[in-house]
Amino acid sequence: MVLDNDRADTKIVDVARLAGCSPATVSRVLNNNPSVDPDVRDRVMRAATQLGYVRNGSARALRSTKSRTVGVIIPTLDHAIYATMVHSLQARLAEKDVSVIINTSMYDIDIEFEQAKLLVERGVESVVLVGSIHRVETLAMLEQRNIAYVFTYTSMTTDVGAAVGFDNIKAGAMAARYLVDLGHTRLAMIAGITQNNDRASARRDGFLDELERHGISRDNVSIAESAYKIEGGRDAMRRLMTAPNPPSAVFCGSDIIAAGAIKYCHAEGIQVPEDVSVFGFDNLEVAELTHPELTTIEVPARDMGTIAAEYLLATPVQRQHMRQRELSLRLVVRASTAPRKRNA
Amino acid sequence: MVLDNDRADTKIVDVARLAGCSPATVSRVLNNNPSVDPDVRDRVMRAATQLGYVRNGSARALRSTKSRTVGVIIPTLDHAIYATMVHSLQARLAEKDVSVIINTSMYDIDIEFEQAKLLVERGVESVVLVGSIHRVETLAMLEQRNIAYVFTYTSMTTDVGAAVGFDNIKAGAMAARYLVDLGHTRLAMIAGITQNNDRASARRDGFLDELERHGISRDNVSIAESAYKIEGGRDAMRRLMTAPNPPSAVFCGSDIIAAGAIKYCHAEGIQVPEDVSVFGFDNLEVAELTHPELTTIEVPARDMGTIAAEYLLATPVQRQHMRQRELSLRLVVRASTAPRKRNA
DNA sequence: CTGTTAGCGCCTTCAT
DNA sequence: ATGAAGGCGCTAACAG
Repeated sequence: MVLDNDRADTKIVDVARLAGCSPATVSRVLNNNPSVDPDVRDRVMRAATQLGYVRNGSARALRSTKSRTVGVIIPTLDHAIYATMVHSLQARLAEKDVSVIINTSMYDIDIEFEQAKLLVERGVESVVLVGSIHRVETLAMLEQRNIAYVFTYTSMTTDVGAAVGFDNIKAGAMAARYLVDLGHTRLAMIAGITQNNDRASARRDGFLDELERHGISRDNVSIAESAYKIEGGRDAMRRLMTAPNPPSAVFCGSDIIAAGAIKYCHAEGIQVPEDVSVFGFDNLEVAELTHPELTTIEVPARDMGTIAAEYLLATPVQRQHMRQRELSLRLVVRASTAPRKRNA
Repeated sequence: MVLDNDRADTKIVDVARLAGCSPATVSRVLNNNPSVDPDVRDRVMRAATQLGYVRNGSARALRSTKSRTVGVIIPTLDHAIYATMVHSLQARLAEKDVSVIINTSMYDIDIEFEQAKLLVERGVESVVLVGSIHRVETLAMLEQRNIAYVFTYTSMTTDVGAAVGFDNIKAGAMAARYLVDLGHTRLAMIAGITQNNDRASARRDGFLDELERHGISRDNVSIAESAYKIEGGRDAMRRLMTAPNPPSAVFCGSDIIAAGAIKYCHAEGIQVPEDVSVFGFDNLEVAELTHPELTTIEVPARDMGTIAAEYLLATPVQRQHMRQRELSLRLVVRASTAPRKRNA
């Protein structure tokens, strides 16, 4: 059977023929090379449209070593904090006709390495990564091939990479300070999963360090870990609250976890914030849906995506001035935290 | 400055040289062509690893017309229902080394068309779309280039495409029936934005049609529209509840909207479900965070992604049997709906 | 300003 | 089972 492919495989020569010029000229027009006579340019454009010509990206990439494609490897798309970042990243890059290949690593740096290899094979010009913990092979491979990379959700980077994010240690400290200022002395944290997650562990460390600065030994601070799910937060909160000396304030590694923690309290008749203050992280949409609404720290997910995009869009020289971008964190005070009660 | 690019631009000839065979043989090994002597295959593999060889996807795609890349165009990644679908789609495809290029259209089919063009340029082998309303040019272009496409979140497709999803009309009807069975007669809906959104409008139509079947004229059913945001749901609910004859039950086009609606009720001292029943849609994580928890319909986002992936991974012949996949919808009854009160 | 020429790295007949 | 040769569609010199 013969398919009607006439217009489907139009190539540059076809356009050239119709426009009455050489393929090279067509190429120039298509690439906005200014040194083309306006009339010719016009004829070429017309011919291209008429034939429904679409450039062959593979051939272009092969010849020019420019793929106009970037790769992103995030832990998961199932968490709004990452989905939002990718959303704004993609939106900005699309304006410049740069495509985004997305990969999820499930917080596993070995999987991340595999995906990075695939991205290299696809010829991406740069890669967006989350956090600053990666297999050395991953970064070595990218550096070797001269593929730019940017870390996000962190402000730490390498000699050759860049970072767009915030300081997770400060974030943890910010939460600690706020809770301490409220008079709390019996504190705990539900930290997310800290293994292979430098953001989660930095938040924990920042929290603990700041507490120590206020005279609260880390030995007296219970740390629970939990998946970034409501269920996980609920279970972790149960562990914390049924232990011998339950906390009067809990810092959660994510609003989702905090939402679960609050749910547990509801079920058990524990009053938030009267009996226990719950502090979240991320300032997701859910932070306004819990009862009471969550006090939290806003993570600039959208900005990170946009700014990372700007970095990737910049020329190598411009990038020099954009290699570290620490975004500020905003404390969002709502109703899930309150001063420590007398003898609480 | 000379960079250490020695190992970075290894190509097939280099591997061939080291393995002591021809480039053609290396290519065969790399493509799992069985007709290669095991010893040679072994030498080639070793050489490739040693040199850190990575295939050049562009050259491969150019020569073989197979890019092992698919495109996805969703309205937004900022809504969990789409992010989750993409997540599972990507996860399944990654297992087969197929890359996913993601694009967001902001519910605009003109933007969608632009992005589809870019995807064609990138050489994607297939495209995943949301809903069944698209510009004719979009589908024509894909068909002409023999690029397979799949609609998701709908069960309607075209002659040449495929669909993995559910029947939005049935979904609306399901909600209507449930509410009517509860005795409600004064109903309303917050429909999301229905323009260019066949899923939202089908849900609305299914809802209204089913109500008429139960003797409730659509003229008596208020329909508000709202963005898929808490804020939007709240505002729409205000409009509905402050109108002359407020409803005793409201079907919302999304759990997010429903969450906003409930928030409005809280603020106004309206009891849910005593004063008004609120019915959501999607069964997102937030459905368990509202007070009361949401009665809703579960949308199989994860399954859609996985099944769409299977379709794309299938051969053209296998696909014949997979062209329409209607997934069932699950009614999730929680506490935000209740029987109509006497004289309510 | 425009055309000609020569590959980019790979896969794929076609031989052997 | 393997090698040699040609070309996928395009852009980048280099001429003119």
